[in-house]
Amino acid sequence: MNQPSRPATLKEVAEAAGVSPSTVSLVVNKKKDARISPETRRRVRDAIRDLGYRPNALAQTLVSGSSRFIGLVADAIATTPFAGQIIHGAQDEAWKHGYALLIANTEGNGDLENDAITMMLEHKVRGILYSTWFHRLSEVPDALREADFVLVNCFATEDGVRAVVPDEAQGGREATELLVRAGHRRIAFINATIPAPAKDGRLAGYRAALDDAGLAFDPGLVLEAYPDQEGGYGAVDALLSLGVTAVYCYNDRMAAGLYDGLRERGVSVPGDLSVVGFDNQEVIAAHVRPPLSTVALPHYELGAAGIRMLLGLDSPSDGASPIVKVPCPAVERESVGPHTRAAEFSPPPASP
Amino acid sequence: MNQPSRPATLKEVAEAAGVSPSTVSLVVNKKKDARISPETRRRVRDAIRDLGYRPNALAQTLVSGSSRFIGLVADAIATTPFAGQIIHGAQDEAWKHGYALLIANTEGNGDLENDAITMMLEHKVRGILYSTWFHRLSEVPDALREADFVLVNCFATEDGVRAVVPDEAQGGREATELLVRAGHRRIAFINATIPAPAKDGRLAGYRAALDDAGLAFDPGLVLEAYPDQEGGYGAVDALLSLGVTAVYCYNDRMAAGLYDGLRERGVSVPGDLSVVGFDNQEVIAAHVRPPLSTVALPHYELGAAGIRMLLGLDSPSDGASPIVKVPCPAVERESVGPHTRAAEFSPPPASP
DNA sequence: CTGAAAGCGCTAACAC
DNA sequence: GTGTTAGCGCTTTCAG
Repeated sequence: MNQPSRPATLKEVAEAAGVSPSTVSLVVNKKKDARISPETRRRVRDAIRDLGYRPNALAQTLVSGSSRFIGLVADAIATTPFAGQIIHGAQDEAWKHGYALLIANTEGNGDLENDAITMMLEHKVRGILYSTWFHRLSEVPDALREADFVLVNCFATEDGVRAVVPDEAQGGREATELLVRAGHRRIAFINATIPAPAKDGRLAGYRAALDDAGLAFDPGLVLEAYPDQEGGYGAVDALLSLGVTAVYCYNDRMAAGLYDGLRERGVSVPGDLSVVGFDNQEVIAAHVRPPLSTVALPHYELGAAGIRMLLGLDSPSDGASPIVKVPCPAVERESVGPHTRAAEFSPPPASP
Repeated sequence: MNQPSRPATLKEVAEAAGVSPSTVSLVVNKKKDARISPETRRRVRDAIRDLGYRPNALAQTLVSGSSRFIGLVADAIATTPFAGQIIHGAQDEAWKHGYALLIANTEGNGDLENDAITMMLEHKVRGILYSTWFHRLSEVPDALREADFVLVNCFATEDGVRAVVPDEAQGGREATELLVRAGHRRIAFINATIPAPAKDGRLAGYRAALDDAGLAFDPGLVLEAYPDQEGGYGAVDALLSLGVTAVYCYNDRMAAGLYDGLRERGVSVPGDLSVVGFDNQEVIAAHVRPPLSTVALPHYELGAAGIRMLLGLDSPSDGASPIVKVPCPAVERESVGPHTRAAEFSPPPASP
C-alpha cells in the first residue's frame, strides 16, 4: 500500500492483472450477471490492493450522467447548533441513498449564497436543500430554480415550492400540555416580540391546548419580550404580577433569563412556579437549575425529511400541500411541578 | 432561460452558436491569449445565456486531473457550535482558493468516519482536514494517510503529522491577566477533572501569568471539577472558602454553573468576586448575568489555517514543528471588577 | 482567429 | 468468460 503520487487508474489495474478494463469494472462493481472466473477475480482483487486503487467517482458520474451529490446551503452553521443538526440529519439520510453532501455556509451573505448555489449547479448536484437556522418565510434565490430543490426550516409563498418546517402549533400545544397535565390552570405565555411563524404557531398551540383542557384563553396572560436571556429576565416582574402558577416561554433562552430573575426574587422553580421552554437548546435547557422541560425543534428530522422529499421518497399524497410539518416532541426535565393552590393566589413578593 | 430536463452541454452551445466546442471553451474560460473576434464571442455568450449553460465541473476536473474539492471530516457538527466555526473558517479560506468543501459529520462513529474518508478519496479531493470538536490527541485513521491531510483542533504524536491547534497556554495566560490587570492578587483557578491538552495548557497559562505578575503560585488555589454547569455549581463552597477575590474557570459552562451557586449565596459578580471563563461559548458567555469575560477558542481561524497549511500557503519555515498553535484572544465583558480589599479577607458567608 | 482530434477515467453494449 | 469500442463533457495541442 505505497502511495503513488498519482492515484492508480482502472486501466492500470487492468494491465497489472493482465485483463481488460471492462473486466476490472465488472469486479469492482460486483455486477451480478457478470461471469468472471474466480481466478480472474482474484487476480484483479490483488492488483487493486497492490496498487491501492480507488475508483474515481467523478469519472463514474460523468458517464452515468447523474452525480451523487446533494447540495445543502445553510445560513448559520457557525453561529448556532441548529444548522448542525439539520446537516446531520440530511447527511445520514443522503448517505443511506448513496449521496454525498456538498455543504455551503453563507452566514446570511447573499453573494456567498449565489456563489454556493452556482458551485453546486456546476457540480451537477442531484438537488439542493436550502435551509435557514430559524423557521421563516424565505425568498427563493433565482439560481436555486435551476435545480431540483426543497426548502428546509423555511418556506415560500409561491405555489408548489416544496418545504419542510417544524410544526410550531403542535409544539406549542405540547409545551402547554406539559403544564396542564401537571394540574396548572393559570398559565402564562411569554411570546416573542419579533414576528415569525414561531410566534404565531406557538401561541396558536397554547390556545389550542387551553381549549382542549376547557380553560378559557386570557389575553392578559400573554406577555411579550425579546426572545433571549435578557428578554426573559426583563419579563419577571410583569410575569409575577399575573398570579400564575406556570409559564410557558417562547424559547429556552428566554426561560434561562427568567430563571435568573426568578432566583433573585426568591421564587423557586418548580416549587413556586413551573416553567417550560421551547427549542431544546441543549447547552441551556439541560444544564440550567433545575433542568428545563421544553419542546424540541426537530432539526435532525427536518434535514432527513428534506432529503427524502427531494429524492421523492416520501409517499407523494398528490394533491397535498408541498409544505410538510414535522412534529416537535416534548422533552421533560425538572422544571414542571404539580400545581399548588397556595402559589396561585399569592405570588411571592419581589425582593427590593 | 427555460429549464431543460438535461442541462445543456458545451457542445450544444457550440452548435447553437455555430462554432466549435473549443471556441466555446475558450470564451468560457476567458483565456487571455485566445484571439476570438468580438462577434464570435457575442454569439457564444448569447447561446450560453439562451441555453442556460453551466460548465460541468466534474468533467473539467476529469481532464485537468486535479479536483477542486477539499474534504472536511468533523466529529460533532450536530452537538456543538464549535465545529460550525471550523467549517466556516475552512470554507471561506477554501473558496478563496477555488475549492469547495466536501463535509462529513461522523459524530464520533468510526465506521462513518471511514466511509466519509473513502467517499472523499473516491472524489479525488485535493486533501482532507480532519477535525475534532475539542482539542485532543488523536489517532490518524489509516484511510486518511492515502490523502494529503492536516489535523485541526487535534494532533498526533507521530512525527511529521501536520496539525493546527489552539494555544491553550497563551489563552490561560490571557484569562488570568484579565484578573491580574484588574488588581486581583488572590486568584483561584477551577480546572477540569478530565485530562486533556486544555487542562494542562490552561493551568500552565495561569501559572505563567502569575509568574509574570510576581505572584506566587499556590496549589491550594487550584480546584478541580467536571467541566460543565453542574461542576461549576458544585465547586462554589470550596471556592468561597478560599478567600479569593477572583476566579478563572476552565470553561464558560463551568462559570455559568458557578454563577448560579454564587447567586444563591448572595455573592455578587463582579462586586464580590470577579470571574472569567474560557471558550467564549456565545449562547452562554454573552448572555449570563453579568456577561462573562472570557477567552475565545479560535475555531474559525483553526479552520482557515488548516486549509492554508494543507495548500502549503503558510510560510513553510522548514525545520519547524508541523503543529502550529493559534492564539486565543481575550473577550472582555462585564464579569471582572476591580479588586476590593474588603472582599479579599471576608468572603460573604454562605446562606443556609 | 477558429476547428479537428485526442484523451481524462470510467461504463455499457456488443463482439468473440 | 472476457475483450473491443464508443462516448460521457470538457480542455488542449496543433493545424490551418
